This record gives sequence, structure tokens and C-alpha cells, in this order.
Amino acid sequence: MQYQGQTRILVAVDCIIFGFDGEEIKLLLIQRGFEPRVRDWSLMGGFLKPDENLDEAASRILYELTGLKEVYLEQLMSFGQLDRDPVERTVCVTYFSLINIHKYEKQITDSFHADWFSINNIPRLIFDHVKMVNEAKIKLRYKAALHPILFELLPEKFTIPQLQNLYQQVYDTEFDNRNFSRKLLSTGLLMKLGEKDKSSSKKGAFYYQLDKEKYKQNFQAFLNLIPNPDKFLL
Amino acid sequence: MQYQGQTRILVAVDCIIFGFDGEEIKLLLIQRGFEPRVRDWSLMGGFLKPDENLDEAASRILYELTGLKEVYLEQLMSFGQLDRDPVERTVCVTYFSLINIHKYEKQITDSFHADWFSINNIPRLIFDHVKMVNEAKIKLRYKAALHPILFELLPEKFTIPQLQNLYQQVYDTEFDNRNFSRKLLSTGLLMKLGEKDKSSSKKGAFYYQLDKEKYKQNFQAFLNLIPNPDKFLL
DNA sequence: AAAATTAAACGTTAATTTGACATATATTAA
DNA sequence: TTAATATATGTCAAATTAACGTTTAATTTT
Repeated sequence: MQYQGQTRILVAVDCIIFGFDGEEIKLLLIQRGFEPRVRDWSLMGGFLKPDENLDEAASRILYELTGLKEVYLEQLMSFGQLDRDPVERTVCVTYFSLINIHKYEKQITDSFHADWFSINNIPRLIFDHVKMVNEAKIKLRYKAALHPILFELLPEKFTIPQLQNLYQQVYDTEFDNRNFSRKLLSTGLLMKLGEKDKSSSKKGAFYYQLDKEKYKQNFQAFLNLIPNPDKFLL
Repeated sequence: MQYQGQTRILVAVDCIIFGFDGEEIKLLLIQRGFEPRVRDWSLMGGFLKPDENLDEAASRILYELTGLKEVYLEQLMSFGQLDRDPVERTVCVTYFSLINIHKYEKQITDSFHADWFSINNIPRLIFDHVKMVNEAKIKLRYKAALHPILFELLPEKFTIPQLQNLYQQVYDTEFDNRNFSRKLLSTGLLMKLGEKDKSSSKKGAFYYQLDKEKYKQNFQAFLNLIPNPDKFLL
């Protein structure tokens, strides 16, 4: 049985994939090898298949590009402007993902002509992908101000200065290092390791590890990690 | 031109419409007059038309049921389970709306066999509408803890005790009235009127009005209106 | 070998906000 | 005139925050 007299529409799923290389927040984009807009960059995406739900499609698309499974992946929002795709009307459900930039499969991304771009230097994107990226940036800032999601972007072990730099890149601002470390340490999410990173100072900075148990348990807690976060939401 | 070899899918838009009658948080639902699931209740919705975008469809659907325009209406999330609609695969984009319950057009809602249900006593809903309502409740609690959205549910003038009751209904908990009023007054969003509401006490309670200018300006500010809001997010 | 250098780590303080609780007030009903 | 009561305002210790200052551990320079 089917509904009568209704219009069926293409449904696409696009992923906004964030990474952090220690210096900058990056976005994983692919270069189109086909018309329209050959050579322009776009988010990784695909059409929703008849046998998969939205979350599955998003996981598939992320997996196809990065080889990664079980990483942070959350529905962002849906876009349905009439003319957003010049070829044919398409409703697009976007997801945003945070991955450890060192863990993706370079061979796969290469075959997609994919590359990482600094969030501050994004190339020309197709369709309404700029809008999608902007929404994702806002959501990242919003959510990271309240919940410890940015740990998803870090390697297993990291130092407090590295962590602070990550937050500073996300909010494009400087934080007081004394207040920052106090705040983050007070979450109880960090476990100090014996080892030090000596690459960026003589003294070295202790490595920390995320307490994954507490992370999962307290993920929903409201942490006020950033003072006046609304300042950074454009 | 069209994309080749892709499956087109029905796209629906459903609205979760909240109201507040002074006593309880209510949800506006319609009773189905057709199969499948005749007589069961559902959210107000409709299929996305070829000439409208998602926001327009949501506005249309809200308008068709309530006669209201320019009220609080925000995209919630999209649902795409394969079997969510037994008739035919349908991806559904949900919106949630906060309206002044005294302003809707009763004639229209009557013609839809619509009715308001206490959030604590929701009838049997079709498809995955329970899931949608739950997501909407969580988002309402989440957002109301940070931003003054609940004013959207109130009439032009209201008292502090009424406002407190609204918050207590949303979070299904009691707040300390002294701390609550201090917190809400400190937002600077309330303008005291000369008049009193005498309906619920001998002394009467002063009416207040929302400062709409400040409301719009500071809407994005993070207010911490609720202590430990994560306790209420299930 | 001693001194200089520097990021990292730890500390201080006043101001603000919070949570828990107490009291005063305006009005009506008894 | 008094009792009753929701409303309004007040108190205070504890916790949190914002804005700074100082010490430490290691390397590099002298």
C-alpha cells in the first residue's frame, strides 16, 4: 500500500566531520570529480538508501570516507530549501562527527580526493554546504561549552596545554591558563599519567587520559566549561 | 535533469505543539479519522509539498491547525526508521512549537478533532510519535534551563507565582520560591506592572510583562535558570 | 658548574552567585 | 479586630568565578 497523490523526494545525508591536528580545528571535505561543480569541494554525503535508516546512512557515509566506526556522530539538522541542489530537489539530513584525526584511513580518503581544511580557511563549497558548516560550528561551540565533547577530537593521551589550545581554537579566543586547568581538572574526567610531553617546553607537561567511565556517566551534566559562551555563537 | 538510480522517499513534517493552561503543560494532538489507526491520536503533520521548504511546511501545518503565525517554531530532529509508517516509508522532520494556549483558533482545531492533553497523560499515539514527543520534552527541558523560552507559553501578563508554576510543571519538581524569583528577576527580562492578580491569594500577586526587546537581544545568553538541569533529562 | 630562560603547575584574593532558610507584608475572611 | 496565607523581601554561609601572582622543573646559555 502507498499514499496517493504525494510527491516523493530524494533524501540525502551529509556529514560535517571535525578533527584537530594539535594546531587547528579541521574539516574533512571531498573534491567533486563530477558535474555539477566539478573540482569544487563538498561535505561527504550520499543518498538515503531504501534499506537503511538515517543514523545508519550517516554511519555508512562516515565509514566509507574514513574507515571509522563507533565515533561521535550526532544528527545536526535537516535542510530543505527548494533549490539547494540544482539537479533535483533533495532534502538533506546533516550529521556532525568528531573524530581523532590520526585514526582515519588515509588510503580511503585519498581515493575520495578528500582533504582536511582549517576551519578558518574553508574552500568554496557546493550547494548550501557553507550553511551546514556554519550550523555545525555553532552547535560545536554551544555543546562544547556545556559538555566535554571536545575530548572526542583528542588522542588517547594529551596534556593540559594541548587541551587548552583545542578549546582556544574552537572558540577562537584565549583563555586564562590557570582558570582553564582548574575548571577542567575539577570535572574529575582527567586521569594524570606518569609520562610527560617534552615537545613544547623544557619542563614538559604531564600527559592525561580521559576517564571514559565518568565521561559516559556524566556526559549530560551541565559543566559551564566556557564563560559567557553566547559571545561565541555569532 | 535528475539523479539516476536513487530512491525517492516521502518526506513528512510533524509538529509537537506545547501549551500551558496555568495548571499543566499540554500537548496539542489530533484524532485520526482515517486508516490506519483510526481514532488513535497523533501529532499534527503533513507531507512536504513540492513548492515549500521544511520551515514553510512546518509553519503551514501549525497554521492549518491553530490559525497561528509567527510563534515559536524550531526544528527538532528527523526520524527515518524504515518501518515507522506502516503504509509507506516516510522520513519525518519534526518541529516543536510553543504557543500561548489562549490564542489558537478553537473552530479549526475542533474541525481536526484536535485536543489538548496533559503532558503527564498522553493518549496512545501512532507510529513513532511517542519517541518524537519524548525528544521534544527533553529538548524543552534542556533549552528552558538555559534560555527564557518558556515565556512563549505565557499570556501577555503573568505573575511570578504563575511563572514558577510553569517551570515546576516543565521539570515536574518544586523550586524554592525565594531563589526562583530572585533568579528570574535578575535576568532583567521582567517588567513589573501596577496591577495585581487576586485570583489565587488575598494579598494578590503583581503582574509582570516580558521585556520583548531584551528578550530578543539576550535570547542566546546562557542563563542557568535551573540548578543541575541534567537531573531532568532522563 | 652556575645562571638564565620558560612553559607548566600551583596559589591567592575579592567579587559574585548559589542554596538553604527566615521574616515581613498586603489583603481577605473569620 | 484578629487569624490566615500567599506573596514579597531579606539573610548568610558556602561555593564558584575572574583576575591576577608565584613557584617549579627542566633545558639552554654562559
